[in-house]
Amino acid sequence: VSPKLVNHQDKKEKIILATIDVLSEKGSTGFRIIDVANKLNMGKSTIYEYFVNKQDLLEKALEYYLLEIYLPETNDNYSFIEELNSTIEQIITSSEVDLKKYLVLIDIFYQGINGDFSKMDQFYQEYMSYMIKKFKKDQENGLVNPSIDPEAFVLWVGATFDGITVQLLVKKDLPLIKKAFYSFLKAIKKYIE
Amino acid sequence: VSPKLVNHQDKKEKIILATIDVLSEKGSTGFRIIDVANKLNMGKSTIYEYFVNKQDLLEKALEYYLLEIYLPETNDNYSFIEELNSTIEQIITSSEVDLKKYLVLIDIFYQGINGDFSKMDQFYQEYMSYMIKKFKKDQENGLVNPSIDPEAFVLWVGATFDGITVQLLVKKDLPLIKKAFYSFLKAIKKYIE
Amino acid sequence: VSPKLVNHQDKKEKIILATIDVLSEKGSTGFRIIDVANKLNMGKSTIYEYFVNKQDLLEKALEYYLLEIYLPETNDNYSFIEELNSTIEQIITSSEVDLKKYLVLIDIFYQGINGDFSKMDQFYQEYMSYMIKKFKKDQENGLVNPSIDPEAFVLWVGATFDGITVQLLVKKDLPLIKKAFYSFLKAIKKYIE
Amino acid sequence: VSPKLVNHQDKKEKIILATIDVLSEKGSTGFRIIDVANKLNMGKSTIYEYFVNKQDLLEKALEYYLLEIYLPETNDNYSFIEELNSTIEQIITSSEVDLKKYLVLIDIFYQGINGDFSKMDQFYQEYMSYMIKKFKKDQENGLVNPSIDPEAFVLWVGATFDGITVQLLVKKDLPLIKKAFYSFLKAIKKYIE
DNA sequence: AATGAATGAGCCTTCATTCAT
DNA sequence: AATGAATGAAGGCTCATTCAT
Repeated sequence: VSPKLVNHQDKKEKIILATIDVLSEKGSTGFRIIDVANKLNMGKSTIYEYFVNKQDLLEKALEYYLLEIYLPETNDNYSFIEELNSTIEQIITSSEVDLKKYLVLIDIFYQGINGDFSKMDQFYQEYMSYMIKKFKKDQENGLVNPSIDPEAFVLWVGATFDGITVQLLVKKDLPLIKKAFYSFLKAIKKYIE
Repeated sequence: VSPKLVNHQDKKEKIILATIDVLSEKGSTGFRIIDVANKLNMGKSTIYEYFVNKQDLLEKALEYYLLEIYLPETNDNYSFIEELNSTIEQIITSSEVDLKKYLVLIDIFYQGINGDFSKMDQFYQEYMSYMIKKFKKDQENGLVNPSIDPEAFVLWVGATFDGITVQLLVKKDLPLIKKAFYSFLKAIKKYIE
Repeated sequence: VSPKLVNHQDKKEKIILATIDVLSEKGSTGFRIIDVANKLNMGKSTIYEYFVNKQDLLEKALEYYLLEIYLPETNDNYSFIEELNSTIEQIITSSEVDLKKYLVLIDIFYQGINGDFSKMDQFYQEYMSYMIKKFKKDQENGLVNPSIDPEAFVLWVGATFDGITVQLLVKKDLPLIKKAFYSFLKAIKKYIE
Repeated sequence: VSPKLVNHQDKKEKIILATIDVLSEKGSTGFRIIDVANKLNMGKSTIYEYFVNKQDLLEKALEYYLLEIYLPETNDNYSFIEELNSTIEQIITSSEVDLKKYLVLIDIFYQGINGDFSKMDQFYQEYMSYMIKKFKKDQENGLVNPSIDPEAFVLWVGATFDGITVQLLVKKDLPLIKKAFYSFLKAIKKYIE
């Protein structure tokens, strides 16, 4: 790999990070190429050296976001409930700045549902599979109630996560969100034991 | 003596319904006044006789949607868990066409979070209050566990609803969604008893 | 003349007066048919019963303005200088409301020069002829210096009137305008004696 | 390394000159961005690279016009009457093409009076101050009658200039306008001696 | 005669994208 | 590789005008 290529990759990443910034500020509706360029003090035509068009830039940025920023590192040693706990802790302790970053999630859903970000489904699927597998292992290990349907259970638990995260973005009432998360956890624990 | 008279309110409603149609097809990003006009076989300037501008039309349409289409009729005789049941039943038995309508919800969230539909918060708040009050009454009547914090509980339950509905729109796997809803209901029941 | 026709004429006049009102408020650039209709609490299509189109309405209104409101009654008994005096007196003693009316003059010039009000030239010509004839009579009567070229003199005197009137509309410094008029009159008197 | 470089100021000036051209042909009412673009064989969006909007372009053009084209260079060595002479000479010897340019003056007045060109007042004021100062100096030097009120006098003399210029635009009778100017000059000279 | 209702024509403005340097 | 400069395409909105009642 030549140093030029590394630079190229670096620049691409910088543009993507600026794109995520703009998305979290203006959303994908208000998103403009020029805003990204301005944020990086570069001409907007330069962006076209790295991405074929706006759609391409958005897709790459959302993909990057999911991989690098949003998706928690998976940990095979954790049980299902431990992983939930860890994720919740991570969300709850987010700083103001990090919270703003979650706004991009809305755009991911929005673009995904409208068919403009086809990878969303794939990512979501992968994460679900991971959690389902984990839950099944817990069932095998006798940690959780074996009569629970893993697919159905993981789906609504994931949905609750999405829903509460959105609430976190709408209201900024962090204490209430915390209590909601704990109430949710308690219900889960009671259900799966 | 009297010129052509049209029921102003009726026409407004027709335009709003067409707007909701367009929103469910293209989302608010791709929304164009001309699409609404075409759908109604009218000139686009006619729209401006009934709404001051695009923003106004969108707001009025989303508001109408929430009031008339989405919000289930509240029923004071229902207990909290009965109301949940009823709402779920309503969602699950939706036809394909009705499902498409739920896509507008995404736009409502999207616009709401981005501050372009300020009424969303108000609607959400009202609905939450209604459910919280109901839950408290159930607590007083000894139907549900009195140690549960109503605000926190209702928040995450509502979030789960939002999340599952989104999943319904993304995957079209209705049987799975049904199972998820039932799994969710079971967990709730176990938690609140 | 049937009573109907009289009513028709009355209404036409009402529309014209409203038009002049709107012109004095918004100028001809900002002039809209709807403003006239609103001022009279009538539908805008009604105006098309009395005038073939916007251009027609404007022309008729400007013509009316010149004939009824702006042009001072001519008085054959007055000498040239007496007529000047009288006109100045009339302008200077105008109330605030009357002053606003003079703003229409700007539109008359504007439309006239741009060829959209062809009658302006004719009116101007007539007034000039009247003043030139008067000046010549004064010369014959030995009241004023016979070596002065009447056409040239009347042209610039008229121009001065126009110019000062415009100044009156721009600055609202009536005392200064008064002094200017008197200074102008003194110069005229000295010149023609 | 360096992309196409255009002198930004030069281009801006070219656009302004084309704007003045269009204004002298159509007036500000009929003024359209596309006319300017066509005259320069450029796309209309290019204009927006140099001016924020139509209003901005108009303002800048009128300002440029006053500064570069209309306002005569002031000359401190000239007496008041010499300056008048010089200005008149300049107007009278204007070619057909130059005359057309004066049509923009009408728009300046029109826009100024309607409050759409606020700089007009400032320009007018400055020019008046300059002439008043000059006149006062002449009074101190014993060249002109010291009993004349400079403010009042300069106001009506300026107004006469404006008025005659307008006449020059309406009638194209240059010989008559010349005679009018000379008649005016004679009157001034007699008055101030 | 009066006017609600509808609309086509037209202009302003934005923005993604291309191109020449 | 980087980017000033240019622009086509598209959509929002206004307003004069027409038409049916």
